[in-house]
Amino acid sequence: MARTTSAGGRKGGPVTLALVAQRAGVSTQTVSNALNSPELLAPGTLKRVREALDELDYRPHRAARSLRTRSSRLIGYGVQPTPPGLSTPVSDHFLHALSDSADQAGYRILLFAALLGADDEAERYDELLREHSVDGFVLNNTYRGDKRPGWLHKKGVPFVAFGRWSAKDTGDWVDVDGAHGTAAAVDHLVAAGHRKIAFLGWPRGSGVGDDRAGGWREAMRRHHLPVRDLRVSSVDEVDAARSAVARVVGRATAVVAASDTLALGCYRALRDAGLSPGRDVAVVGFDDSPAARLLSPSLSSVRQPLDEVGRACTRILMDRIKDPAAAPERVLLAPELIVRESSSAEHRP
Amino acid sequence: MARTTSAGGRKGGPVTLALVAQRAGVSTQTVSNALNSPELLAPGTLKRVREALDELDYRPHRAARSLRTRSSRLIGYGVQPTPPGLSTPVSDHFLHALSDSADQAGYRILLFAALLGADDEAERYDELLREHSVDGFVLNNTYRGDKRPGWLHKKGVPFVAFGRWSAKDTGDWVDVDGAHGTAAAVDHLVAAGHRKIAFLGWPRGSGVGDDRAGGWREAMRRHHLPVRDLRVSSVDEVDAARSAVARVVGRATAVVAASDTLALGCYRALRDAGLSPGRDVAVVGFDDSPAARLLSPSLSSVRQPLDEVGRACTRILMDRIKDPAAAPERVLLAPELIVRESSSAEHRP
DNA sequence: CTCGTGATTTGGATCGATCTAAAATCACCT
DNA sequence: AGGTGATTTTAGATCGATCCAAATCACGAG
Repeated sequence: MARTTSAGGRKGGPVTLALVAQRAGVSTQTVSNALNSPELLAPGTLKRVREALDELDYRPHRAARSLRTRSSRLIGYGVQPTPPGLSTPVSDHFLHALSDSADQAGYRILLFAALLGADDEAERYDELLREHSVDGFVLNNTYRGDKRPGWLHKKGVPFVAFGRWSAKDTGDWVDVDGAHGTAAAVDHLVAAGHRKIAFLGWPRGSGVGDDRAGGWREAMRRHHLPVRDLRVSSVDEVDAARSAVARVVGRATAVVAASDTLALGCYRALRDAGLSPGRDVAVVGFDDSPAARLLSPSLSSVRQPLDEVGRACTRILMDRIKDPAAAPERVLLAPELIVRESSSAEHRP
Repeated sequence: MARTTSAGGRKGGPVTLALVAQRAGVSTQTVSNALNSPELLAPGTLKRVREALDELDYRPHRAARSLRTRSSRLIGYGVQPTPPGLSTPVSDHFLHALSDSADQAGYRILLFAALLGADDEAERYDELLREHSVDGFVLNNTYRGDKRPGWLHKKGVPFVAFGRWSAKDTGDWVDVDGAHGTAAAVDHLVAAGHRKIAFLGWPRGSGVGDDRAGGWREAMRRHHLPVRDLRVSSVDEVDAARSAVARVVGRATAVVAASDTLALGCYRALRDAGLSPGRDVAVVGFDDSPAARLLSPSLSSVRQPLDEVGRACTRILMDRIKDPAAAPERVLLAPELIVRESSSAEHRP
């Protein structure tokens, strides 16, 4: 039966194990076993208990269970404040996939406000642990020199990182193969007839940025194409991207950008130079932000499989909670190139 | 001295009230009082207990506290899966502001996967309640006919809605004054010399959409300008927006769009018609999505104060948890028009 | 010097589930 | 019928903090 509306709002206090036990004519322990180790019960008893469970629509009290088992069945996830104007680093998609897969494993996500790189950052994580508020963490936006993975690892706290660019190569992670994405972009552009393909990225030093640049370089070499003077950098600002792109205008017929934001800066720079993005110069972005589809011309972009990333994070974290000492798991997912107008005009040299 | 790294990882088991009590030479109850009702303690005792608390860097066990007080100090927030290609309905900004302000009030955010409008949607909320997993909810994306507010209200569950478009006008909410935003856009365009200002929105029936359309209409009337045949609708798709805009091309010199996505569709339609957005026809969007700043021409847009919305949600929810029977609070926040290139060229008729 | 009064402090029960270990029940064989 | 070992069920303690009510203390009045 288990009707939300009928049994759910039933008067007469909360539905506890004891109540179910009374109704089924057994002890509370037997009810507990019916839930957690049903194989221990005689078939008849199990059936009877399950009926009572169902009729009362019993749900265990999380706090009580948590107190006894010393496990909150909650996973911590720190949300960072997005600096205004930067592309949102983590989308709803990821969070939804994460919550959804966690739910299915009986876990929930606990959000907390984290200041990335702040001095008291470890303090926030530590606090949650000492309160027994979480059983583990999902980290995102790891960066070179990120101290969180090492710190958590040392404490023996289960965690997975979305991103493989932490201080040491320690612990489990899930990441998207950026190099694979930019290489796919190059392959696509070469197939369309392009030979002079520039890369617009961030200054060297960031894991993500260097990874994406590396994919471009590898693919260019593989096609025996020149990379000299075709790599330009800018911080993630339109104006800076504009001046960076100005330097390759005339030297390149296509641009692979490390982000959609940079790609937009590129659009702008091209228009300033009297060129038409998509027609005169092909452009491919990265991240497949919601705007990419809507631009004119619509922007080809490399889409990260955030759903899969979320699910993988959950799966690995569950493994790690079960067996903290097992060998770390690493999952590298391939992104997908979405071809749109900005790169689909046939190029004839 | 409450060092994260020293006392935090201290061996010898968890730091409990009993341990603190032992160290301070008092009973556990006294320590508990020191934390929850310090005015009951003699000054000397308080000082001694506080020292012990500090030296051991004690943190209460959330589950234990929660079990006894019947309050989880957690707030439920359902994340919906974004349909691919639609603008992300809720940004990191909002979630960060929400978590941050909740943290300061001693609460945390519990994320769960919710399918908006699904049959078993109430079930998800109900489950969290019967498990005593949350003390209340923050709802987002309320819509006309949304049954959640009425349902929660009837059950006496504390909640705040971000959005005032629920089934009945019941419960507390925080919202952004969309009409104010579009009216400000009209005022701005009128000041720049425009008289024929079209509105590009969604089909009638959605609270948010009608609100934004209403602001445009009110402002147009206030300026004694015609609204006839200047309101066009499309679902949130670029192609549909394109054909919608085609209908007003030539009749309008400016367009106020109900979202940045629609504004992008408008950009596209204008270019198709051989017109230049920003120069030939001014465009103003809504939401100030990350892309707005980066477009060429950069898009004027109405920015929602999501930080404030998040903080207001927390504040109101705290009030409601303290006193569930008090009169509902409603907060309507004014959005801010961000003027960029798409509407800043002087218009001379 | 005892008693009353209010300010402090404490013991014991409690929240609801799960653990351990022991008791009760059962099946089966001699 | 009685014993044996396995199966099934149960009693009681426990996790850590807070509630309630009772105990202890300080101190001035009678």
